[in-house]
Formats: sequence, structure tokens, C-alpha cells
Amino acid sequence: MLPTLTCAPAERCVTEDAVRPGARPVRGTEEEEEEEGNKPGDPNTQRCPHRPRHGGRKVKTCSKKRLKKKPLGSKPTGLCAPRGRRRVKANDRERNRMHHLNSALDDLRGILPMLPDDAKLTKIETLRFAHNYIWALTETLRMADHHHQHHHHHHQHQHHQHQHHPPGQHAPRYFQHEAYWPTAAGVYMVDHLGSPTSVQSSSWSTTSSTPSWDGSPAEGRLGANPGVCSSAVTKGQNPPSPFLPFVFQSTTFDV
DNA sequence: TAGGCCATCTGGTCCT
DNA sequence: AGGACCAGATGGCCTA
Repeated sequence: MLPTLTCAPAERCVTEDAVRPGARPVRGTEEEEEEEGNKPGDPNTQRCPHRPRHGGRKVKTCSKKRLKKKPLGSKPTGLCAPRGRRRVKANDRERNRMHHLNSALDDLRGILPMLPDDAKLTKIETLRFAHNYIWALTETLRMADHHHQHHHHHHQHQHHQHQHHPPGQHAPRYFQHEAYWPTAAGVYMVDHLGSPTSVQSSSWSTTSSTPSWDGSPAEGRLGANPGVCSSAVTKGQNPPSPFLPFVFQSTTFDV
């Protein structure tokens, strides 16, 4: 789902329909306006005129929580107090803040390996994927460095009995393996998921109210795959996520 | 139709 | 005082 831009930045006020051509038609607007006490013309209760009541983000101003949390000394405004200017401004700021957050998330999606089916990762998937992508790259660098040192040591032992590799071949051979390319994590996802959104996120810890990794590779969306993160991964350095990078499996370390 | 994902509103809290 | 941040609530959209 594309992020919807409604009225947050006043200067960029765009209707939802403008950015979501496929959006469904509006249902039941009039009665609900009445029900919420939003009378046209009342500056305190009127929502942004450019924001369609379509889809989505209809609001009831009197949730149980809000009523419960109302301080005892608050104004006796009946069930629904009219929204003041401050509240409206705060809503705009909050909306804007979330838009910025979403665009940052989009930027993050943009630098992650591309998925062939062009499926958009959800927020939590993006964060998890990025987390593991970074992990994979870090681990790749670490192993490359390790190999480099090993190779150098080997050369010293041989007392320079043979020539150095040509520049193009000096890199560790496993770096030339497709699986070690930076897009490895993405390839892994495609190989094992098909579509990243095709997997019920309830099968991993996404549904937790505090999404976090417990460090156990056996659980989770991808962690359940056997053979992932196999012997080549240093003990105690398990990738902390469901998106276990496959960079260290099924690749021969023929150095 | 249930569940997942999302945008939005909202009040509370903390910070400047 | 006002803004940023946060989390809960709510309801629309979409898909299996």
C-alpha cells in the first residue's frame, strides 16, 4: 500500500484519491459527520476540507480510552469535546511526522536489494530485512578480511615461490560467487519466500507488540528453514533475525 | 469473513 | 507554552 498523503502539509494538500486512483468509493459520510458532531462551519470540529472522508481514516472522537483518560477536572463538554485549534495543529504535525517516517522507510526500501516481483515490504519487514542485510554485509566483510589475512600468511610461508595474483583475481574467490554479492539477502528472500508478503507474519514475531529479535534462529519467518546459517557462521554470531542471510551456506570456501 | 497492514486521531509525557 | 514523541484506539482496504 502506498502511503497516503492527505492534508498534512497544508501547502501540499493532496486528496487521497489523487494519490490512490484505485481507492474505493466513499461510504457513509454524512451520517457520521453528524454523529461525530463535526458540523461544517465549525472551525474547531471541521476536518480539513481537502481530506476526503473516503476510506480509511475516519475518526471517532469518543473512544473508551479517551473518555476514560479524560482528567476529572476537564471541561464538561458532553461526550465529545470540540477539537480545538491546538489539537488540529497537533494532528497536522503528527500526520506530517508520520509521513516523514514513512518516506524514510521508503528510502530504506530503496537501498535494499530489489525484489523481482516488485512487492513492497511492509514496515516491519523492511526493518528486519535491513537489519539482516547489514548483518550479512558486515559478515561478508569480516570473512573477506579474514581470508585476506590468511592468504597473506600463506604467501609468507611460501617464501614468495609464486607470483601474486593479477589484480583482478586478488579478491577472494568466494567473493566472485553470486551468493556473496550484496544482494544476497534479497536473493535469499526471493528464493525462500516467493513473495515477501505471501507469508503470514504471525509465523514470526511480527505480531508481538514489541517487535524484537530473541536471537534464536530456529524461530521465525525464515529461520525455520533448515540449513540456513550453517557451519561457516561463527558460533555466537547468529544472525539476529528471521531474514537469515544465506551467504554462508552452500558455498564452497575453495580458497 | 477474519486477520494483517495501514493512516489517522488522540491524550499523555518529555523536552526545549 | 508549544513541539516532538509515543502508544492506544479506530476503522478502511486488501487478501487468503
